Amino acid sequence: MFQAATIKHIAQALSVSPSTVSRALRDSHEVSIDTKKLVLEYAKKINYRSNPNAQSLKSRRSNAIGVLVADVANSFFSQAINGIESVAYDKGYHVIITQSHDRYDREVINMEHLANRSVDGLLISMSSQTTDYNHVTNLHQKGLPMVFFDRIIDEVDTFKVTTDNVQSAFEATSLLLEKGFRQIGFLGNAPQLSITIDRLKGYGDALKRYGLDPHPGLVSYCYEGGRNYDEVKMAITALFSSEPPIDALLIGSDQISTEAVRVLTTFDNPRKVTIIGFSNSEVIDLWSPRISYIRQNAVEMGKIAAQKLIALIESKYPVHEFETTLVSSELHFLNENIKE
Amino acid sequence: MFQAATIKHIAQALSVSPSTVSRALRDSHEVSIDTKKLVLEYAKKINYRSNPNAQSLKSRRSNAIGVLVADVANSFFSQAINGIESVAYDKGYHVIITQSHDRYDREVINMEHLANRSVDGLLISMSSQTTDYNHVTNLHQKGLPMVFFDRIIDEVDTFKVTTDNVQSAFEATSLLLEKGFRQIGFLGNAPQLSITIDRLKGYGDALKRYGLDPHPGLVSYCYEGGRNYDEVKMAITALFSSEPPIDALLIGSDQISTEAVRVLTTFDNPRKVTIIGFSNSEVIDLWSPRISYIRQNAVEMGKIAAQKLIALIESKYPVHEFETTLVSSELHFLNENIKE
DNA sequence: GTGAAAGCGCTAACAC
DNA sequence: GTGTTAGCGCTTTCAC
Repeated sequence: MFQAATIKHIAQALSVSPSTVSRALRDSHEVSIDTKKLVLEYAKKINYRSNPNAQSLKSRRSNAIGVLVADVANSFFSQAINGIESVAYDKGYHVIITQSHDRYDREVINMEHLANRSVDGLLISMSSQTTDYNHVTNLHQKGLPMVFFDRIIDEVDTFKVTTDNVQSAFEATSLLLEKGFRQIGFLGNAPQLSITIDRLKGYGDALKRYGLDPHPGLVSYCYEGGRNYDEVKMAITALFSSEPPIDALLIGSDQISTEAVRVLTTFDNPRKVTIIGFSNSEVIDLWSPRISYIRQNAVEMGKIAAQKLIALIESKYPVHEFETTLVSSELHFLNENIKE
Repeated sequence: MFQAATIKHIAQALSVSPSTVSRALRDSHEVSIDTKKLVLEYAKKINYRSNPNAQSLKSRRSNAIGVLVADVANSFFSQAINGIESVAYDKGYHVIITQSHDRYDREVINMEHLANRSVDGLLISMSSQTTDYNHVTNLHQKGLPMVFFDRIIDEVDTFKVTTDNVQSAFEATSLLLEKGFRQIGFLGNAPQLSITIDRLKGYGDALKRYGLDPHPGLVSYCYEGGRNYDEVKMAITALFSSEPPIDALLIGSDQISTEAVRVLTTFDNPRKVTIIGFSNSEVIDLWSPRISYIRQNAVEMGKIAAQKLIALIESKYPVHEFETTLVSSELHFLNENIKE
């Protein structure tokens, strides 16, 4: 089946050596123009494609990068993947996507799977259920290039790309305060995630700036990333039992924003709450009730992360200087309240 | 960087030959229990992982399957990918995802890229802008296993998996007729796509069964797959200019359903139209206006397609008997009209 | 400017 | 039961 043309075939047909063909194909300067032309033409004619496995074996590189995300069905991630793909594609890399579904065990297995020299580097966004980072640090110590995006961790010293989460949450909370809201709740993803920590910090900073004390009863988490309705419902129920009742809510994740709106539309105890949620939904403009939202520049994050990773992979010398790139987000505020 | 352990290292450390190690690792019966145990233990200790590139080069297989879809951000496809992944994963295959963004040129390039022995087989859903199938038939003739799903084509004889589109559209249209609607429009994806042809057929069949003639003025297409608002707006405008005006609309694609609702919410000329759209949106329950919808079993389609492909790849003998699997869909009808 | 030969890591005849 | 050898397709010294 599928007998692909090889360098040997070309060499034989043209009565030259395989090495000459190889050189011609790679446009080496030490091969005559004529031979080069001959080889290139024939290669094109028989539709020759070099065997990437052989190349990888030789070069010890695969020209593929692995991506670890929670879920491709999540708008934020699918947009980030678009960004990653566009860059990778231009630079001649394949993209291998794996999903953790926010589970620690899947994350570990996928990472092992990818790492085992079938990829040249990894683009990682941590699962919300991961609290132990040995699988990551081990691979990093072994020299596998990796770049973190969105859900980054401190445990590994490398390039990181994320939204300016502190600032974004600060601005959103400040806006709510400006509009007169005072009992502002925070509903976050798993508490150890960078996005939760940073967004909570921005939220707290804004409150403090208004002389308010971030009240623990106003903060709630979704440990499973808001993947199921019940988890989000419980978290929201907890928030709604605050006294005095919350009048506004900042939601710190895409998935949770969606699920929260779903919960609120069917809530038993009707209450008026203004929501700002992080969300990259492509159809958030069609939602009812509509909510205000913070939209991250997912495509740009994906692009930057891929660029950093490829730079790392192709760097001739070990890189020791790393920076964390903060990508700005957009706050879309709707001047209406939500009533459920 | 990243010096992985090889069979040679193990052989040296244990003073046996590489072939013995290889055999032990593959649990060959022609190696003694003791040696096997020794090798396996040491391999585990040094965290040995076989080099897939070397294996691929040798076996001429990559243990990877390529997926070609229009867009991972499309709910239908991301769900199908979940199905594909779960099966592939269980059977030890990597999944390499590429997106055509519904463009012919991207489809051709991606396919070439993947085909070039870096994957063992292809799962394909055609781009809406593709009308020439040479790139596909060429690869198929060369023996590359492929399975089509969702947007299938007649030009290649292989396994295909798709929703029972004729039946789904027939049922949806019949329901509209039953409810008393008579001026039912059809808004489809590109006209050459299998999903458009089949859904249009189901639509027409239902009309005929009610003694109605499918009127050409009631049918409109989105040649670019509904990827931009203007395209959908134009198609809808065309439909709305029918005389007498349409009172219901069947929409034949996920993307177009979304964009159509967006168009209708901002339409100048208010008109009452009941919509049933194919849609796998995870948040369609949050939309306003809400529409009735047909939800395909995308996960199941992905699973079946992956199973068929892997069976094809691993088949010892050439397969000549192919079937097209039809997966059923769910019709969710809302008893309310849409007014924009 | 071109060719011969070795080797990337692994597997599979073919010895013994 | 184990070792030797050759080779998958490609690149890259090292000769000439």
